[in-house]
Amino acid sequence: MSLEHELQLNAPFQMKSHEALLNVYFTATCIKKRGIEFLRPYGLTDVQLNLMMLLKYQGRNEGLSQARLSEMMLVNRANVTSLIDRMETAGFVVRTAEANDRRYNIIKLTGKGAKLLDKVEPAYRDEIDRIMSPLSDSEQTKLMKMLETIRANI
Amino acid sequence: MSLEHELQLNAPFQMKSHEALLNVYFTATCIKKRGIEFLRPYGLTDVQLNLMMLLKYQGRNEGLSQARLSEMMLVNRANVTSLIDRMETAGFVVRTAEANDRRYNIIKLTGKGAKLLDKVEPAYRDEIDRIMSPLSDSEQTKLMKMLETIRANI
DNA sequence: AATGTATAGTTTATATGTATACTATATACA
DNA sequence: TGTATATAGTATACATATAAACTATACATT
Repeated sequence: MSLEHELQLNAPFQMKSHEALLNVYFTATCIKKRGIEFLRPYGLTDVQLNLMMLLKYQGRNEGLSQARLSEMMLVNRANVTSLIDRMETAGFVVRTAEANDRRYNIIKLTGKGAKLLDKVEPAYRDEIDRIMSPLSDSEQTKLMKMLETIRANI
Repeated sequence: MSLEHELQLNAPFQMKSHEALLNVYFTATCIKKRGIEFLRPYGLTDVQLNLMMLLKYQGRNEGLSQARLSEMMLVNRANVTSLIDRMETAGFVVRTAEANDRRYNIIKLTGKGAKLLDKVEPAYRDEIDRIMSPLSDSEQTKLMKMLETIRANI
C-alpha cells in the first residue's frame, strides 16, 4: 500500500523524490518498531541487540572500544557512554582496560550477555528472514544497490 | 559502497536478508542526519519541518489535531505534546480550540511559521531531488514498491 | 624533555521516541 | 438519566540521539 494511503493523507506528495525518500524513512521506522516489539520479551532493545551482535561478530574475543562501536552504529561517541552504562548495569557487557592505551575502554560480552544473545539471535534472524522473504535474493540485491547509490550521494 | 565496507566491518554479514534490512535502516539514518544538518541554519529540525509541511499540505487552513499529526508521523500521541510545546515556544505553531469537541487541540501554522516554511521548503525540495537524482523515475518507483512490500509484511 | 595536537571517554543540556497512567470530554446505551 | 466506554491531550519515567565542553592519555616534533 502506498505511503499516501497508509498514512491516510488527503493530499498527494508534491514530488516523487520526496515520496521515495519518505518511503525509505518510514520503512526504517516500521522495521525499528517491529524490532523493539520483538525484543521486549527478552528485556532487550534493538539498539542493545545490535551492539551485542557487533561484539560477537566484529569483536570476537578481543572486544571493541566505545569509539569503534560508535562508528559501526553511526552514532556519536557520547551516546555509547550511556548505552554501555545501562548494559553494564543490566549485566550484559563489561568495560575492561586496554593495557597498551589507557584512553580506551574495551567492551566485552559477559557470560550472561553471550548466553542471552545465543537464545535471542536465532529467533531474531528468523524474523528478519520472514520480513524480507517477499523479496527474492536478486530483488534484495537490487534494493541494496539502490540504497547504496542514495547513500553515496548524501 | 557496501555497508560492510562503509562501516569497515572485519566480518561479513551472516545473512543477505539481515544485510538488506540494515541497508534500509542505515540509509534512513544517513537521510535523517543530512536533513538535520541541512535544516540547522534555519533553526529547524527534520521532525519540525515534517510537521510544518503536514500542516501546510494536509491541514490546509483548518489545521490538524495532535492525534492526527501523531498518526501521520508514526509517533505516539505523547510525543506530539512536547513537540508542539517546543514549536509553540518558538512561535512556529499555535494550539487553537476546536469548538465542537473540547478534547481537541487544533494546531495551526503561525504567520512566522508559514513564512519560514516558504523560505526553507524550496531549498529542502532541491536537496531531496539532488539526493534521489542518481535513481531514475522508474527506479524510484521500483524502490517504493519494494519498500511497500516489506512494510506490508511487518 | 617540553609542548602542541589528536584521540577516548564523560558530562551536560536538549530533542525525540516509548509505555503507562492520569484528567477531561464525548458518546452509546440500558 | 445515569453509566460504561472511547478518545484527546498531558505527565512521568525512561531509552536513545545530538553538540559542546571537559579530562585523561598518547604521540609527534622541535
